[in-house]
Amino acid sequence: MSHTLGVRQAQKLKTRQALLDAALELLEGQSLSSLGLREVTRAAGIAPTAFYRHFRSVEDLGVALVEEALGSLHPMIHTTVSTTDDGEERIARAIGLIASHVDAHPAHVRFVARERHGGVRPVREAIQDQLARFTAEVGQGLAEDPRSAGWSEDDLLMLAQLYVDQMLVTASLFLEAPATAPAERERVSRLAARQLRLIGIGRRHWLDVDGPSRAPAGDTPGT
Amino acid sequence: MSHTLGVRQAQKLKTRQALLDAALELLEGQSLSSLGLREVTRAAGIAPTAFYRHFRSVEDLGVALVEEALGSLHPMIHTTVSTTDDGEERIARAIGLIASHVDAHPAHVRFVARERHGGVRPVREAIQDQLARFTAEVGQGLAEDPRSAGWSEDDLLMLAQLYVDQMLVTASLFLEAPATAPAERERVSRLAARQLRLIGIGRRHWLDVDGPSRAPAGDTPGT
DNA sequence: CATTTCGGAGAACAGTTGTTGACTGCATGG
DNA sequence: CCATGCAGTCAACAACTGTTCTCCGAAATG
Repeated sequence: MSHTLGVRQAQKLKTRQALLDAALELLEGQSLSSLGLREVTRAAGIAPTAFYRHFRSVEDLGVALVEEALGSLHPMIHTTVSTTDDGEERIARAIGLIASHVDAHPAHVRFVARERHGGVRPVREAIQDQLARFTAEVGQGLAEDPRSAGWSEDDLLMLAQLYVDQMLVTASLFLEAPATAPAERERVSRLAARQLRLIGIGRRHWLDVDGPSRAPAGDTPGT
Repeated sequence: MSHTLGVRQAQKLKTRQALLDAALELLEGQSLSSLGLREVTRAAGIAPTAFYRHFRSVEDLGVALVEEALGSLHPMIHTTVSTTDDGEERIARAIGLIASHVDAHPAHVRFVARERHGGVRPVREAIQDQLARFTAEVGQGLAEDPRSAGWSEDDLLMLAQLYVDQMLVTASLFLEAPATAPAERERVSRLAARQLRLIGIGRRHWLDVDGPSRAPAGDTPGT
């Protein structure tokens, strides 16, 4: 398959990428809903009208950006969650992975964090879709872990969601820590590590029936 | 103090509030960075130029909105965190409080969620400031709890941050659940309750030295 | 080699934007 | 009661927006 992609289609992909790159750079200082079509084409070095050869609208470009930012992240998720490390080493590895990903693709991370609750519906939904996929994948990874014996599927998903949200919070913190301040980076790393550690402890004792307080699982007492 | 606020200043506050309200409504479908000055004045029913009598710019208005959305929330935080309930009841109460607040002020919640990572720097920073205050207050509340004996101040703050982030995640989930679907609301409530429960369990066992795994607190082993 | 396809450029369109200066009318304080 | 202060209006500005239609040149197809 794939006959080396003729000159014509190659050029098209190239300018399409130029549009995506230009948009991503412009989005570091504003939200997608204020990004103008002309603004993007100007930064990409093409005529405004040529934009329509690649995207129907800026919204459309935004959806494409979501795919670019999150689509390639799934394998990473899978390999991270399915390693059989001890808890403490897995935490360090996960945080290191987040940190290096933020370093490698800061604009992508910023875009996702910003538009996750942003003003453009289709983009918001595309992000939620990807995050839901992440949650499902993490949940599946957790299910394969022997430490999850006795867990209901619902509980696994709620833990997965906790992990995914925590991942985004941590990524966002790394983003705010300027590259010039490694001390700040360290502070964030240690904070995230302790939060993951606490969640891990909660996970380990989830099925306990502990001492003086009431039952940890099962139905709620009141209502 | 306060001599009933003369007719003139009362009118000024009234149109200022009209501007804030109009902006907040317009912001349900877009981000602040794309909100136009004329757009706001049009919706508020005043001339564009009158805007400058109240705010220097739309950014300025955004900062004012942050104060309106989060400023009045501090007492609620304090009373919630400092009740001496048992864990399970406290969880139910906290989630109920979040749900009813989202119901009462959906536009404010949406605004905060959207602009927390949004494209307008001063607004972003105003929100982060308020959230940092929340974290500090929750941390202080936790410190007064007898269950926090033996905790370092740093660890208390990391737990507080976990709670605050979790609060925002939950509020955002309630926001997405349409008012017409009470079943969805219930699902979110139960999800949030279990997540808080898990965090609570982690909190209870934070200082344990549990079984086969390595020390839960103290310095990190490697590096 | 002839024809078709198609990414891109250019000009033009009706609207909209933020900001200015000079103005009006009315509540305020002496 | 009169003079000042000030919220709000109005007209005008240059600049910018998204979208349309027409055209060009070169790659692709046969």
